[in-house]
Amino acid sequence: MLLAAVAAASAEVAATRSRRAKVERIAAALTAATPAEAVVVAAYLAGELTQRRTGVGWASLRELPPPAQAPTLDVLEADRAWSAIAEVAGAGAQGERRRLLEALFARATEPEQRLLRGLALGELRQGALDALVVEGLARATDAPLAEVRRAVMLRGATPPVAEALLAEGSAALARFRLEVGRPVHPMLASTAADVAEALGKAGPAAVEEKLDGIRVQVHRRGDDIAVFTRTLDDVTSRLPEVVEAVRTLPADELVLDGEALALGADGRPRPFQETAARTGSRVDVPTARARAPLSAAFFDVLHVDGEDLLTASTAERHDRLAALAPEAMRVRRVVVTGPEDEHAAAAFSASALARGHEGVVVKALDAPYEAGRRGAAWLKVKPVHTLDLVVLAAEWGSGRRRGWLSNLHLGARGLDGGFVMLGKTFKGLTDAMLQWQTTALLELAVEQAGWGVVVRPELVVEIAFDGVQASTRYPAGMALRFARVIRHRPDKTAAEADTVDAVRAVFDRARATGESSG
DNA sequence: TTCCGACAGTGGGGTCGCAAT
DNA sequence: ATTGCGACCCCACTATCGGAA
Repeated sequence: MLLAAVAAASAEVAATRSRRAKVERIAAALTAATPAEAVVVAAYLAGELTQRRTGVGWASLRELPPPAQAPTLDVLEADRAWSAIAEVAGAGAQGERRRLLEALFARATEPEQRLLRGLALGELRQGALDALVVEGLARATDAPLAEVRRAVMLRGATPPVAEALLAEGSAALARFRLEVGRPVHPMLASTAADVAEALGKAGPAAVEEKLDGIRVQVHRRGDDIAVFTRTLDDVTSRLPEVVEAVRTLPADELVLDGEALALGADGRPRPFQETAARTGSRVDVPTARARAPLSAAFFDVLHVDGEDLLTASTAERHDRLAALAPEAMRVRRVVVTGPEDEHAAAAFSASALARGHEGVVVKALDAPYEAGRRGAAWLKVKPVHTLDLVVLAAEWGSGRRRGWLSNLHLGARGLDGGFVMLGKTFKGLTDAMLQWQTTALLELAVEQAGWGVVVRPELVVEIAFDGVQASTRYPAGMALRFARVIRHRPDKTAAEADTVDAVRAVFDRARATGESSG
């Protein structure tokens, strides 16, 4: 199969807004592939290379050779070329990688170059990712969608399922089971404004502490223990404390889901940045460990000694977890079965915050573990801060935001009458707001640049954020975490905006109470 | 007919390790 | 030593399609 066929399919997927039409086109491409080719085609139409990392990003793709006139690249050939690029390492690697990259792109036609570039950057922007490939795969092979989804969830990836389905048909699906040692995509939570709203959606539920660390999925088979992140990266060697903790548990085969985070000597959580630094440190783990020891707190169990628990209810899975792991290794929780318990849930949430944690996650007691899906069964609730800040500059948007000023540079009022930048945001803006602010900011522009405009600091925006974190990038030494626009405030003047001191107060309060971010 | 769940897109700050300067 | 780059941790929110109610 030629890469050109995949490039054409991708272009047609991008050309329609109808999801059903996208799925049909993906199905057609998969049908035309051999099982071996389907591995690559399924990845590419989901916008991913088969290689986890290639060392190729924006900078490497700025200048490329002119496209080939006629398509000659085979799909499997292109995949092998990326493998060769990914494997380059050591001194002189950049030059060698460059040479291989140029050789690949020189053989690609214009549509093929566009595909390869989008794949390398993870920005194919065709309006379809893995979820639609899974639908297309079910369509192409006449397999029940729910069963294909189940196989993908248990395998932790779509391409191997595509290969098996094309080679053997639906009968292959039964082979895909949870395997201890191979990670599944973790179940994700959506957001609720407050505990009452979350309980209203979830029904009878467990309310769990939300820890501000990194998600860990731990697999144990005897003495063999592996730790995976949310994106299924293997971080076993970086988190020895987690391995040691799980080794103490009384089960031979185990799959656990939880959170790892750095705690201070007082048992309170350290800022997220310290946990992230620990998880990122690979070279000298013992030193990093001595500086910021990690703890693991688990909230779910997916497998125990030969028994899969994915379809068991949240209530049952927790019972199994509680029988295995001591309280100190589990996240705190309360169970709420009716409206009369709402007060207890709110009190629990307040105590979680007082202990320095991020908030709570409300989990429906009757829900199974839906790997890889962001369903309504888990709802996170976090407190939100708001401030009135001033727009200092704005960047031109890309994609569907092309032509609109999108990303706002935010400043707080300084002591000297100037403004101090605290971060940027593009979030929370409706199309109408984008349109309005583009006009408004162009009128305030004092400098036009390729990236956007610098403006007179006059437009006030109400900004929501989760907390204030230490920053080396911004002049006040602080940056907003997860800032988003609530609304424009043209009714306010910049002199009425919040001050840097107000922001610092949030920052200092968080550090004093040990709160993770705010 | 209306509602809402699932998806994709649009980017944010911080951190590490590596290769080049 | 410093810098630029790539990869990954954390992530919020809106628009849209199409099935559910």
